[in-house]
Amino acid sequence: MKPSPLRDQVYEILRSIPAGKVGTYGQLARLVGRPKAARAIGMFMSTNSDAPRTPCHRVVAANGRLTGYSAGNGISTKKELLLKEGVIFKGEKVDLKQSLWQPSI
DNA sequence: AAAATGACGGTGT
DNA sequence: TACACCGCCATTT
Repeated sequence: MKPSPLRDQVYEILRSIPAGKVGTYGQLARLVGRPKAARAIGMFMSTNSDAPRTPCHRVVAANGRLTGYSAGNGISTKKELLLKEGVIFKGEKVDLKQSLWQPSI
C-alpha cells in the first residue's frame, strides 16, 4: 500500500486502544483532526496490511454495529475477536455503553 | 483533472 | 426500530 501520513496517524491512535474496548470510525477521524472523515478512516482499515499489529478489529460503527472486516471470515471473525477480548455485545452490536474506548481527555 | 467508490455519521420519515 | 437520504473525506481508476 502506498504510504499515507494520515493512515499512519490513524494506525498509531488505533494501537492505543486497549483490549476489551472499541473505538468508532468517527472517533478516530476526530482524533486525527478530520471529524467528518469517518468514511475515509474505514478505507484505511480495509487497506490495512498490519492486521495483527494494528487492532483494526477494535473499530466499529458509531452505533456499535460491525460494518466490515478484511481478514478471517469477515464480520464473524471480528465479532469473535472482540468477544474474546472482553468486549460486551448487545446482540449484533457492541454495547458502547460499557465497551467504548475513552481516549485521553 | 474529474468521476466513482466505500469497514461512516447524522437526520428525517 | 427500520429504512431512506444527504453530506463528508481520502483513495483509486
